[in-house]
Amino acid sequence: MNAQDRKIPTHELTYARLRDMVLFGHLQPGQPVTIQGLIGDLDAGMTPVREAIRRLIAEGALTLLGNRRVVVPHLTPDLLDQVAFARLTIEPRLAELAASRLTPAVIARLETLDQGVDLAIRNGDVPGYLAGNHRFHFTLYDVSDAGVLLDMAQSLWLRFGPSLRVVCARFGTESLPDRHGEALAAMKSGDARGLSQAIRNDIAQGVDQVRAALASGEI
Amino acid sequence: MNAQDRKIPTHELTYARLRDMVLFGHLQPGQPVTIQGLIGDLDAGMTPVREAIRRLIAEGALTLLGNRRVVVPHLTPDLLDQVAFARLTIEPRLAELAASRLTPAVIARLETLDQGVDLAIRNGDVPGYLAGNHRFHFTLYDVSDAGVLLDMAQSLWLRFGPSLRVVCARFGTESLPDRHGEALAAMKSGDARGLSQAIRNDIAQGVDQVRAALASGEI
DNA sequence: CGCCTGAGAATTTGATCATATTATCGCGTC
DNA sequence: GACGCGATAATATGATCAAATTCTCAGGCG
Repeated sequence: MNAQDRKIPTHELTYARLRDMVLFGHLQPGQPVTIQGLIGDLDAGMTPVREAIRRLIAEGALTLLGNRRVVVPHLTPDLLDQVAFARLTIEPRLAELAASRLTPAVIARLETLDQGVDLAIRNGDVPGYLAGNHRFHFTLYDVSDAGVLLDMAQSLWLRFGPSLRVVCARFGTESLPDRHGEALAAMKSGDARGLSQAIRNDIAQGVDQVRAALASGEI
Repeated sequence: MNAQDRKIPTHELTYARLRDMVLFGHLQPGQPVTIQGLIGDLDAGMTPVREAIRRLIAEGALTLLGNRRVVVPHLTPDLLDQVAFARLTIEPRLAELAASRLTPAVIARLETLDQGVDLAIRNGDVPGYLAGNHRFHFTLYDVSDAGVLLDMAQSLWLRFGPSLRVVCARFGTESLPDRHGEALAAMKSGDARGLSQAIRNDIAQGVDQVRAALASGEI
């Protein structure tokens, strides 16, 4: 336990925890994020918490209001369009770059992850779905070894996460996209273009889900 | 003077100054960035400097080495490809979105800025060119009112900036792209598609410039 | 008579700094 | 060439100051 605590600095740990809270919907859009509150919740000092918050602001996960107050941002239709456009160009590209580097071991791992996602959907396990879906996508993207695009994708997911959570909580998991099957099939046949297209479809479906919810004023 | 100092917090000022140092090449790729050095150079306390550095790391402008040392990252051909791909999708889109919102006043302002860029090129004024070129692009992009894409573009320029500076210093400004004329013409005729294409050409030319320098091992 | 409004105090929260602690690097020695 | 020692720089804490919000209470209006 000490071995890990020594290597990973506190601000890194704090960042990771706070990021996951945003990403997996433990914080709702509009909810204020205070330094002092986080000091208590995350059991960290002031400096690590401040740095974690600043970092997440830079990544778009949090918004700094003019009054130097920090909140989880609401996703408006306008912002969603921008996120959708960016995700639909960046992530298929990541998948395409990953395609030529995929090993059978990674594909097997992705298949296992996808089974976990399916299970979560059937069980109505929203946190499990969100975490599993994220891991599926980023396990794939990681293979691309494209740090710049990876950072951009992470940032986009951070903007997308809280609202997706709200949609899930509202409509359940049964209506959620799972186009991962197509993606896995393309991986096995070494079809980079097909994989890219499958990822594109998956994203488009998720975006449409959120867009519909937004349009109907559900969030 | 106090009126401004009151409104803008120190960490914000420090961030802006450090960002400009990266963006306009006052820091060279590979150069280490230390907190203590910046405390002296920027005349700020430790906390604001720390936050500025963390923020720029999150934006990709600086890289945190494993040894908790911070440097201005080198642009490798591989990274350049990623930056180029992202810039070539994000920025033309920003231009396209801006097109329908352009007012004659903004176009006039952009024309003035472009003349400044031309002048800087003729005079071999590298810092002037870099600053002017940046202002031209982001004055246009700002009109789009697309915060998400704007943030992404800023981040991409931060990754691109230091290397562009090195190329300029090496080859002078005479070989620099100035496709702004095409862009301005498209703006005046209200041709969103044409504007988007002009921006795309401008970016492609700049990227090719850096790519060539990279390939010949000049940086 | 009750309610709304606004000024001011109190509390909460953020910003900055000074300081202690800890890890890393460079140098000298074995 | 490896190991330990000193210097240096980063991490993390707590204290202090400043700003903003909220709460309260008094006064005026309906």
